[in-house]
Amino acid sequence: MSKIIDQIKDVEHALPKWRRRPKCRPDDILDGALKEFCLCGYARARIEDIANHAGLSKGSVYLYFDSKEEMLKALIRRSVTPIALSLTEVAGHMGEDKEQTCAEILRKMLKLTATRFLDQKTGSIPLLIIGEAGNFPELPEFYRDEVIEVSMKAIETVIASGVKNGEFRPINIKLAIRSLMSIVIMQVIWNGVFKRKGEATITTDELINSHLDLFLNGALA
Amino acid sequence: MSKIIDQIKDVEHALPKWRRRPKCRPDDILDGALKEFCLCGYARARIEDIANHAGLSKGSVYLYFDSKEEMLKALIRRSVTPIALSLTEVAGHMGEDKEQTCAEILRKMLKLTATRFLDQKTGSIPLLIIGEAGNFPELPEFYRDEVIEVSMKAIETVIASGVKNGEFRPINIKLAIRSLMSIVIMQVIWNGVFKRKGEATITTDELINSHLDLFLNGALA
DNA sequence: TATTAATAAATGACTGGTTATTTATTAAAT
DNA sequence: ATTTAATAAATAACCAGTCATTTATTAATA
Repeated sequence: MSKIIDQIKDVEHALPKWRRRPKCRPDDILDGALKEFCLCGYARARIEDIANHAGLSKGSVYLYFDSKEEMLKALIRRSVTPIALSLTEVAGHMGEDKEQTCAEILRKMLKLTATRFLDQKTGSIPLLIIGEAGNFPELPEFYRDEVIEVSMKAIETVIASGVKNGEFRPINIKLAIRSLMSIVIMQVIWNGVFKRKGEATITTDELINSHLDLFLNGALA
Repeated sequence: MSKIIDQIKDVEHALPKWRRRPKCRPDDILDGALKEFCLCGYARARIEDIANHAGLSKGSVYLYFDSKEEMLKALIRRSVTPIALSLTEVAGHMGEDKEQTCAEILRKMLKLTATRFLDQKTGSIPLLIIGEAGNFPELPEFYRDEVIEVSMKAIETVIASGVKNGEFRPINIKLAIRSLMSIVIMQVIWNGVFKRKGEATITTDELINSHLDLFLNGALA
């Protein structure tokens, strides 16, 4: 008996009860939060489980975030910044290569957006927002300002210039943007909600190329 | 003082504490549930509030539904039935009018679907499913079988016959369906999540006509 | 028709479990 | 020795689901 106790004491002595991890915390916690939020939804996700993902106890989470709600907001904010950045970057590069058709720029933008959202991590953010829109109306509000409006503006510029230079016929630009972008949303929802596991995934390239082909050339013979 | 008490007693005597409403209950309760689920999400919605919407007390709800989860499932089931019915009906009528182009049949189907989902009540069902997919994987499963697969099959038939008779060029039908239907999902999410109140709503006709115009004729000049 | 018994509908106080957040305390690091 | 990071345990609120009780309605009986 005393042998066993000694062993336990040894182990206790060997492994410190916890270690200090000063740099990383908030980001690790958000990773855990994303996992749990996606798995059970915001309301059912337990702080303790989130904490465990990051190798912490429940209480420690509160050293980094004031509340569960703040965690959700921080999570959204973190995912938004790189998207907004990369889109404005593409918009900035537009017009550099005079040879490039507007159609090709659109393809580039669509693929960029699709790639971002159809990778599992970013793609679950819109789903989260959709699910929590009722409880936290600031989330869609914020997302719309920071992501949707920005991307729509960027695409609008491209389509408008295509219409002006005669590459596109005179279409309703606002509506065309919707028709163009809708495929990304559809696919995010398909992959995240309806796709059965094991079922073959349509590749982003296939999807976007087909959609753009239809968008540009139409289905009529 | 006694006057007031008398008045209260009168009122108490005049109005029975509750009334019997034998026929309607389950459906009224589901209406309340839909309202509350949309407002706060499934997890936060309180049975008591749902009951109050239907003019009942919490306990009475359990005379009609075994649990909160059963309510959610019943709600989804109720919304699914009429959709499946109307779609199979349209599919059944197909080919009656030989003069009708496939494009026009597609327009009719898209408008039917869009109208159903863009009326507030039905439109919130997919949003609910998206939000609760993590907790209740049976919901998307069920919805996919009963609504999505059925509608896709119906549309597939039309497009395929259009390709066969030369009205459409040889396109990838599975992908074309996605491109075609995506606009409805996009709009459901836009209206239910991102649209600011007071903001002008795009009419279903505008949306579908524009989308079909692009789908059929393309954007190129 | 009036009275009374039986049944159906509805209630609301209560229980038990769950979990976000707070606090007192302990251990690591410097 | 002091500061910082972390913990574990306590607190407090919340809410689904139960159940003993009450009230309305209906039917049977006199």
